[in-house]
Amino acid sequence: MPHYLFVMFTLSEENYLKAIFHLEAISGKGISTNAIARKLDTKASSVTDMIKKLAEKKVLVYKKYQGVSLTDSGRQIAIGVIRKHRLWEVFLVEKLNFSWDEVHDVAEQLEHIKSPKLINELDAFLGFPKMDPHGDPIPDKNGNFHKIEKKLLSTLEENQSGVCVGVNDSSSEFLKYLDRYDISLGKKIQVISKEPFDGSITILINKKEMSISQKISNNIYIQS
Amino acid sequence: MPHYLFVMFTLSEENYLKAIFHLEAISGKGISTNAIARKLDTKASSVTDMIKKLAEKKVLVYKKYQGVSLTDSGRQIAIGVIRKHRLWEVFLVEKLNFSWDEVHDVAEQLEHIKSPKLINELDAFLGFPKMDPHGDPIPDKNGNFHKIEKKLLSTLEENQSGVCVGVNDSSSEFLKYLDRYDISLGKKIQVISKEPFDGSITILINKKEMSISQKISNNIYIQS
DNA sequence: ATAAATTTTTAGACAAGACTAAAAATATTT
DNA sequence: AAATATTTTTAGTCTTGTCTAAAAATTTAT
Repeated sequence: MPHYLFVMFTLSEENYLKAIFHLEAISGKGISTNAIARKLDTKASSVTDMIKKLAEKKVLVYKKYQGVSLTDSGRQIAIGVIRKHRLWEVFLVEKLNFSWDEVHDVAEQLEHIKSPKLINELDAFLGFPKMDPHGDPIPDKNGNFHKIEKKLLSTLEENQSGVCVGVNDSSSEFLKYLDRYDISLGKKIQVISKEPFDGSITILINKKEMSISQKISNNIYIQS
Repeated sequence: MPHYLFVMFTLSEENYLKAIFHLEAISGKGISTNAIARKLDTKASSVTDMIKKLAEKKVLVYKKYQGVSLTDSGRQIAIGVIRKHRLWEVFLVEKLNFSWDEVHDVAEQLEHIKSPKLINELDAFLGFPKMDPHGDPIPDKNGNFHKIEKKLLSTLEENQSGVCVGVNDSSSEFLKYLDRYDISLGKKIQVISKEPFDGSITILINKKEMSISQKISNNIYIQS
């Protein structure tokens, strides 16, 4: 087996790799020092130090003043951390009665536990889930993401329906709103009518009709 | 609520408190610097540094050259870590197909996850187990240990029987021996005959008879 | 195209937690 | 009760990951 598989990464290093992975997913290549600092709530100078170290470990490519991009092995490590994070979130919600807005902090800790057996057994125990409680895809053991065709609830036409598979905004406030109205993953939602004036829509969920604003429907993902 | 409940402890500090707790359980009060260093596989000078810090945080009492002993709050923290360690071990063995000798390293990591809700929900999910896979008692939410009357298998007379509730020796070799002969927690064991010459005994387990040496029977705990 | 603003890097410092080597205190022998 | 051995502490160093302040590079504006 190639040697690099045995290089260990610290908690901090893993967090940097994960942050850079997420930033690349949004803004393409060449992630800036400042963007990483903002994401990790740290200082740009600390980021410079860390990316130099990570570049030496060959998990990212770095040229002074040019930002960074992950190498394949860096990406695999980031995906591994994300896999752990999301599997633990499923565990917390499905087995330990956590609500959507309570899982994140604990999953941030659990994602750094090092044991391949642990995570693969957990995966099996949970029935190989394809997405986490926020609807984000869970990469499989080999780091492959299962593509989900999801669209925003706001894009549905009248009388169309689908299943809630995720959220766009993961803020605590929004998740609490969803809890309050019992909108959760897997719930069937049908659009009854759309109001052109303010973009609000009336939906059928939990056998009851309710009206939601465009801001809400723009933050809920639906799979038809 | 009193302020000291919110003092946070690092991974290292927690490991020191746990080690000292275990040492106090064996050798009473006044745990020596060297004993701690041996237990944690570190140097005596490092221990001195750390116990000074812990004494400042009021979790142990330290006088130069006199060793240390835990305060009540230090003991509570140690018990909390032990509770987490043992509950995770139960989870790993019962839900994730870990064997006795595989759990320790992973539980050493999991025991430092900080979330009261996590551990109390895990406790409930596992059905409030009273002991871990090695037969050691799991303290409850308030830090109280449930006393178990356990005796060594070697102390049973002919025709007496009991349930396996733990082991004395937790070495990997011994646990593998137990796995090989399918001797595990909760198994009923009946003593068929005892051999005075070498102390070996014949037992009935898993509906089969087998002979085990005194060394083995001295390392298995039984509850009648 | 030069000035101003922003971003990034460097230099130096600090806290946590560990280490080595040597000094100080305590224990054990003789 | 000295002498010797052991344990414990101190002093100083190192690494990791962070920080501040200032210098260097790049980008934006005039």
